[in-house]
Amino acid sequence: MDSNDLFALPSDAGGDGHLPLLNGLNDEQLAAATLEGGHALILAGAGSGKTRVLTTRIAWLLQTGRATPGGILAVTFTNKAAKEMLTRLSAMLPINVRGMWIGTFHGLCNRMLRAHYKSANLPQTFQILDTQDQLSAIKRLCKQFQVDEEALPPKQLQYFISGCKEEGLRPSDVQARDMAERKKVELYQLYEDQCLREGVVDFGELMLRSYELLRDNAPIRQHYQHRFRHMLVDEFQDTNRLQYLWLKQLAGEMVGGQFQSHSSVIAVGDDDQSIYAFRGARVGNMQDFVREFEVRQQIKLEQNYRSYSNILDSANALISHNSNRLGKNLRTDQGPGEPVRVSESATDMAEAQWMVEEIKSLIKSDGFARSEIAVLYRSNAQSRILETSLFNAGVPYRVYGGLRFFERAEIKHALAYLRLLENPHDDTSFMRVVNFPPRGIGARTTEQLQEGAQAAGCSLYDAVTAVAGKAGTKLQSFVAMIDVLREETQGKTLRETIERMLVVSGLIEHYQTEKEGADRIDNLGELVTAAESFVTQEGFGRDAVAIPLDEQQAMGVPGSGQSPVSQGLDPDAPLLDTPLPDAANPAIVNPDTGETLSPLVAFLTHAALEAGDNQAQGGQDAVQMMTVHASKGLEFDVVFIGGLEEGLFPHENAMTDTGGLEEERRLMYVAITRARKRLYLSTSQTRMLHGTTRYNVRSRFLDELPETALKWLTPRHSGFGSGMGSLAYGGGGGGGRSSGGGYGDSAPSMWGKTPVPVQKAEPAHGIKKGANVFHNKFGEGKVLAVEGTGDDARAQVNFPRHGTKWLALSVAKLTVV
DNA sequence: CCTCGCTTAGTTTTT
DNA sequence: CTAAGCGAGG
Repeated sequence: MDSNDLFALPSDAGGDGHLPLLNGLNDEQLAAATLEGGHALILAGAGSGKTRVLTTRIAWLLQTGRATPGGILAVTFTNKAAKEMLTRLSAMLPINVRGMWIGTFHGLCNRMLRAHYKSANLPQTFQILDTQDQLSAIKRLCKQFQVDEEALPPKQLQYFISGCKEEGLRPSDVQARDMAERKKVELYQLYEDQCLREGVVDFGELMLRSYELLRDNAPIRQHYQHRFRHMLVDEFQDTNRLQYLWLKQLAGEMVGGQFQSHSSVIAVGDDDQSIYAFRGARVGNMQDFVREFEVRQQIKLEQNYRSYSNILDSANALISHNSNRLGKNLRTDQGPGEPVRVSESATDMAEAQWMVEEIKSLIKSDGFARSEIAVLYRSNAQSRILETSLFNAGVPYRVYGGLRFFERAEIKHALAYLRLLENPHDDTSFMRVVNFPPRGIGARTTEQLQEGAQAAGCSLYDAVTAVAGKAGTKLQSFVAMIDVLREETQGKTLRETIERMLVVSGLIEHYQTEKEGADRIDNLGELVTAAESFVTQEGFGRDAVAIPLDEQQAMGVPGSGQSPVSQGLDPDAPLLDTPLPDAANPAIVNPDTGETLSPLVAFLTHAALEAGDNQAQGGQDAVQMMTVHASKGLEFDVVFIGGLEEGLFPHENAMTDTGGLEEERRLMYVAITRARKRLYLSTSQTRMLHGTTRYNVRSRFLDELPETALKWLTPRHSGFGSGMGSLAYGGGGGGGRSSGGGYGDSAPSMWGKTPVPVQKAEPAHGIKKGANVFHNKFGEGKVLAVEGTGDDARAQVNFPRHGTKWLALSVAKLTVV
């Protein structure tokens, strides 16, 4: 379908055809940014300027008076994406973005639930459980109800509960087919009761409760339906069932089997970049959206502004092997660029070493910044060997994907104390710190306490008074400590509260005496800093400080006040819950309700919803290392993709579930399209996995790339293991050696020659079948077989102590005995 | 309460 | 192989 046929470019009804903010957009982008009338699906390929279109559209809506800030809802998956949108938007328009609902699904749900906590049947200060907290809550529950952890691991129950919520299912909605299932549903219900009692919600609950609020409360639903005339959804292919249903509630009503909508939903996504099916994402939402919303406008953004065509051709060719696509082909005006370089190594060690050498030369000879070089891999385990090599070579690197700031143990402890100040019934927090730092409250005491709490149907905190004896005394002093802290921090600033808590709780003292506590104390100091900037700076202010109505109108653009779709914010709306002023703490006002919220609650919410950056060390210019998943949305001048082997990429575990291979291929597609200028693909014949050397067949993905776009740095084999007739993946056969086209020139001289049939090569290494050899690590062994030439040569050796191993002779030092 | 040693698992991950 | 989690023992 050609978008240009479907859409005339804006015929300039409002005289807005020449707005400066629309300058530089291509036809498709312009059409997408200025869509009018109804819902639309935008298929935005990688590097096609998706974020630009989204932000330009918002700016255009505002500037032309088609919408006021309060009438816009834009939802993303990550805080990073939301932030980026806000940043770009403020750069485009001199507007105050506070009134707009721009954020993550969970952030917006939180916002809605805070505004309607009564209607949603939640305490005003409800706290959010992150994944860790949820698991410990479930463990506690399982212990309490004596669930056999062998039969039902808490992790599995957590998975079950989250899965149900993502589908929009309450315990009563789940159809249990067998006993085991019924047990899970029962526990799901008990978990729900527990959360409600404690005044906490998990991530799934945030979404589900917000959805139910809209579904079951007509005035609130209609209020938001009227308000949000313009909705934009980013990364639509990653939405799950519940998120789709949530959007549908906001967008319109079912009237007599017909979906009626007065708003415009613009869904932006790329089915080829759907890589989160494993966690509940439903690409099918795209098709459902088109059908149920009766989408008549579809635009494809296929012009890529990122990569050269050799890279794009590779991506296009690869993804064409998937069926079930909406269909899309990236193109560029940038010319072919350099060929995609492909390298095969004998071992993972050699692969890492090769990458390091290449990286060093990229920096030295080609002048690339280290931060513009990324190494991508399928699984985290692959990073280690590369880290070692980079470290030894003295190349600075940065690994993404570790623990995030708010997930660190010491931070979680500190937050638990803070949560108890706001909500003493938060048993998860209570359990976390009741004996941390150690204060002589052991397992037996807490067990007793839990029994007491269960019997009385109250929180652990309230059950403390019931416990007698010495244990009771210790518990009571803990509770007293919390109470005193709460008392004395009333009316104090957030910073003062946290600093006081750190001392009173004994956390600081504890970490001072601990041998590796210095870092932790630094982190706790950073927590104070984070809180400080949260209160003073944009972080909190942007999200929760009220904007006077007149300011809203002022920051809109000419005409916005009179705009027919002007909804503005309506603090007087009767459906909103009544304000509860908090006199003690500096007022922080919910922009939607005018309610005040204590800075502490707001900060705790922030901590739960935004776990912080998940990168190790920031700062200096470093080579970037991350999983392919983590690379989504990023781009680099140079990209290395390592471990292109069957079983690793595509990953063997992914092959069992239906559609698994296609998702792996999309993952590879994402990886390839991260590269701007140069792309390196690498495969290794052997890899250490779980302590043993594994033999791998080259990834089928390499065979799915167009020969003309590639340059093999090492000879291309017809498929590894073909000499043994066993492991070869069937695709390679005629795939062609690249000997002719002048490729292979940078390979060691040995490889320039016509390939020699495997077994007949004269072994330069002098290792023959039957020989006894010595290996530094494995000792003496007997050679069972030899194959390959040059750096590919390998021998199968039986070591009495370590079993039979395949060793690459270019790497393993074997001496004939 | 802490530490040592054993067992066990070992894709991808945001909120 | 290696990291994490758990149980027993000091």
